[in-house]
Amino acid sequence: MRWVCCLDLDTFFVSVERLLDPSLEGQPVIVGGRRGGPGVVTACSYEVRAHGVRSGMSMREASQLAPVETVFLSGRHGIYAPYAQKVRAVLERYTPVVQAASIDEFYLDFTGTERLYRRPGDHDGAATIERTIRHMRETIFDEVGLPASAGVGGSRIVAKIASGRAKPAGVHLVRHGAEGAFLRPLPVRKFPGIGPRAEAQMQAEGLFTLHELVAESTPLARERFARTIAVVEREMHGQGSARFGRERPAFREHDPVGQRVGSISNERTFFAALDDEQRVLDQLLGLTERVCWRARKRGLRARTVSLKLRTTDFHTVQRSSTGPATAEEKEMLARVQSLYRKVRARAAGLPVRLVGIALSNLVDDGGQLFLPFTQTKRVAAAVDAIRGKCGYDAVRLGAVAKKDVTRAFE
DNA sequence: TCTGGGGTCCTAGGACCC
DNA sequence: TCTGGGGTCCTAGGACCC
Repeated sequence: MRWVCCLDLDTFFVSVERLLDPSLEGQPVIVGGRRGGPGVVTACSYEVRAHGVRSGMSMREASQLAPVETVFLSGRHGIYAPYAQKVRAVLERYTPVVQAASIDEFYLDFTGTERLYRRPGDHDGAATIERTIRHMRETIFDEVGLPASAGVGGSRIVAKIASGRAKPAGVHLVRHGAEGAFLRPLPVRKFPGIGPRAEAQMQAEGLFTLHELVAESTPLARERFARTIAVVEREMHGQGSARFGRERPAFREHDPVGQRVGSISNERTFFAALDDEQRVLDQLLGLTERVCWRARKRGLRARTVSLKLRTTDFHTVQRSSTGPATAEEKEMLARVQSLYRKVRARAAGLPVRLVGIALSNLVDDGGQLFLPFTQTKRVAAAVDAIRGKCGYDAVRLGAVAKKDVTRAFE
């Protein structure tokens, strides 16, 4: 019998903040920024959810819904990951097959473990598995102090959906053979892979539940959503995938040198859109510097660099170029500047709302020593060394501070 | 729904090679 | 010189997830 568990840490960032400041316990808390400020809600406690606040909601809207006593926190980078790692260590005591899907979400394979503890009468092992997972959830709370919910089923997707049903601080198990009954009444949006776009299209066809999607689609709609319908039907018949593929590298416990990550990107949205070309170029320099540094830190170089630009009308243009692998700002910036000319030719005139730089097609540095032959490289090596010790913001390149892109690397 | 920031994955067309 | 098909890489855009 296949048994997959999806374990989700409840309101993760809020829960960690509460561990660090117990006076927040029981208080309405929003992590994401100050009241009325820019940005969106990253995480929020159940006390504010009761008032309609949701993660992803703009801070402005959340500020209106949240009660006056709500505590707003900006969120502190880097303090959360160690707690996720402690949780992982607990999970690995229960089963060797643990995969992080994000900072606060794990998949575990319990297949076969029920045989170790099964008692008479528990034919499919479900009761044993459920007892084990309840125990695991309590251990996480006792040892790390974080509340978690767990969904259990025969496939990853069923386990994932069940974990939503288990919240807060519960366990929900879907027995083998019960998948159809579990899934049919759910709104289509609950199914992973059906986002706001697909949901709207389905609703326009009068399809609101998963049952309606698979059983009441017109031939045209069936064709349109064919892929999704096929996946949903497989899950309903208990034929969903329980395969544990490659773990997403970004969430691996260790990020060893040379480990291939899919891409490295940084972007910035301006709340007052930029209409000054020079200021856009300044931002591109800053972002290029940042992604190159992140790549070097991981011992990676990129063959592809992409530039994304969004104007105030929300039109987004993206251009990319592929060439020899590099992680050096000077080489990268030359490519970024030529991409910028291409983008500008497409989206001219309107003020700029967002710019971003992404590196992809990443290749291992081959353990090459970075030999600082030239003056430029010696400066770069020194900058990297300081950042390695003190963090990225400890150093800024002179030209960024002076707003002079063309002289950045002289 | 008036929209951050970091990612992944999919599709589709074109270039190029064999 | 023309024709074909398959494989692979690159590019652009979009949907989705946390």
